[in-house]
Amino acid sequence: MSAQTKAVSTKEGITARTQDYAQWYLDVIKRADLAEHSGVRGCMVIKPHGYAIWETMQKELDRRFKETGHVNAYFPLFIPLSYLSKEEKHAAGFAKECAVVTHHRLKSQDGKVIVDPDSELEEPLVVRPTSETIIWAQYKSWIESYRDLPLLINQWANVVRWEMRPRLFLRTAEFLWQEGHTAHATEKEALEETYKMLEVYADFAENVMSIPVIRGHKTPGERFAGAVDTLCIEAMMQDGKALQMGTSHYLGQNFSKSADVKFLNKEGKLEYVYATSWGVSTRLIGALIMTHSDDLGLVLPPRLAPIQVVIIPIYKNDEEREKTLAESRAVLSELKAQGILARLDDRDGLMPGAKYYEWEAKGVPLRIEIGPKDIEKGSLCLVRRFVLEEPNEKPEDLRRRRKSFLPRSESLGAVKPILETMQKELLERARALQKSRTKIINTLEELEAFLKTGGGFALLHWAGNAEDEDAMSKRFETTIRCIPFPEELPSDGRGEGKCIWTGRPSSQRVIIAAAY
RNA sequence: CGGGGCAUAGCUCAAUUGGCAGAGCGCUUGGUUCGGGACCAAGAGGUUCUGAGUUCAAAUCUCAGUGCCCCGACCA
Repeated sequence: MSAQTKAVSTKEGITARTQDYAQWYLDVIKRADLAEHSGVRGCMVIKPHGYAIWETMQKELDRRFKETGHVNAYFPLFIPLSYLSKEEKHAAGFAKECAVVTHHRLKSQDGKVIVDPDSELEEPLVVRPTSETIIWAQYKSWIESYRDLPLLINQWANVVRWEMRPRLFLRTAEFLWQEGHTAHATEKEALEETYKMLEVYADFAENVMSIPVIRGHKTPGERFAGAVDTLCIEAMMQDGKALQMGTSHYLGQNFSKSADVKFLNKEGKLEYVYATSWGVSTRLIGALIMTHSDDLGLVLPPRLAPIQVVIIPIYKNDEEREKTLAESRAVLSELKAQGILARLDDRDGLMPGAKYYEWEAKGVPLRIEIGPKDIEKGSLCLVRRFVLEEPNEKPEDLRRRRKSFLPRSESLGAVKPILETMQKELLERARALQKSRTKIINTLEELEAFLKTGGGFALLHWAGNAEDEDAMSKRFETTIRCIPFPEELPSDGRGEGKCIWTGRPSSQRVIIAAAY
């Protein structure tokens, strides 16, 4: 958790430090072999290990979407420019970050390939920054009657947003995500859907990713372009900064009106449908890294780990090699039979220590070492990727505590409970950090002092407008992350108060924090 | 789009300030090793970002271009 400082790869692991969390973050990605810049401006290559994590996320999320009645579909990558202009606020919100296709042909000229000027499109196509407009154009022909509703569709796709400053996973020009787009007969039902999907995300974040989140509303200024209300989940990274992990929007009738999607209700009257949209992206991988990783590299919650257990055989000669490999294979198949994602690292010519470091950097939760001594004693050596730190514990004691020797028969049955414990402990650890850096703040002086000490989530009363929000953001280099649901606030943070900025009476606290 | 920095081997960086293109790590091969990043030997790997200029001589100086990183504005 010493992650507020930069870490540089050294022979001893990530130990050399400067004051640079961002550099530490990039270093974890590199050491865990997750992703890299592609050379195409702002784009990212997700490497196999990183993609395997994304696939597990997809699987878990998809299951939850299906359980809540949704189905998957796929819509076009290209959006005709005219579709975007139908919903003005929406178009304005994305105007500054759209990639646009204007030609459809190349040609050779002077040994170079150029865009054929004669191939200009009649109407430019926008590479989708999000799919509301093109999906609603389609929904127009799918929805006629209340019997067609609700329409509950999700899409797994890539989108493009031409951001000025890209960062691996957190903000890349192209990113992978899912976007749900639902249509409902009533406002009540659409609102219920908006809240339900936020809860799906929150449940996924906490129980699969082991990341505690705050559920809340965005302020009008931070709202999704075209939405009536934007709900979000916010998490705190190890440096105290906030990261938005997912959003769920109540769109009202904005998009159905601009796409002219009406339905005949039970009373035989034409009505515009009510809509929602919600999404999470590969940014979640960034959140995962910044929440759990340590100076050894990535730490993965077991439920997200593509490899949950890695087996390392230890041997001195051919005879020992054969013996330990045979035992390793036996353990491997027994673990697999339990449904555990296990892998045997039987690469020859690498010192065991080198393998330990490699798999630790990649975040594998549990390692089983199998050497001649273990076989002789009929035991196995289990080493956890992390244990909860005790106050003032020395690094060597921490390392010792990660390791346990168990009789072979017991140890195989112990793997699942250990993984489950680690899953919970990660959440616990992250929750403790979040709690320790969340503070109720009542005056600007207090806020200033709080931010100087490294910051975190400041809970303060707010009744300002968009201009106030802007001025406040500039002064403190923070933003209003969300207006938390009342139950997300500590009991002494609820109730009436006075706006910290305007002095007006306020019935709600907001979270102020620096953010990614 | 503004301000700053950088560009040399796959990676991190040297190169006496204008004088033969180098090291560590990684990679390949062979041997010895293997309970927390092994060692020895041999080897592969370069249009020094691109183009022009100055010079007997340019990785080094000048000009132009391009790309990347950091700081702002923008942001899932």
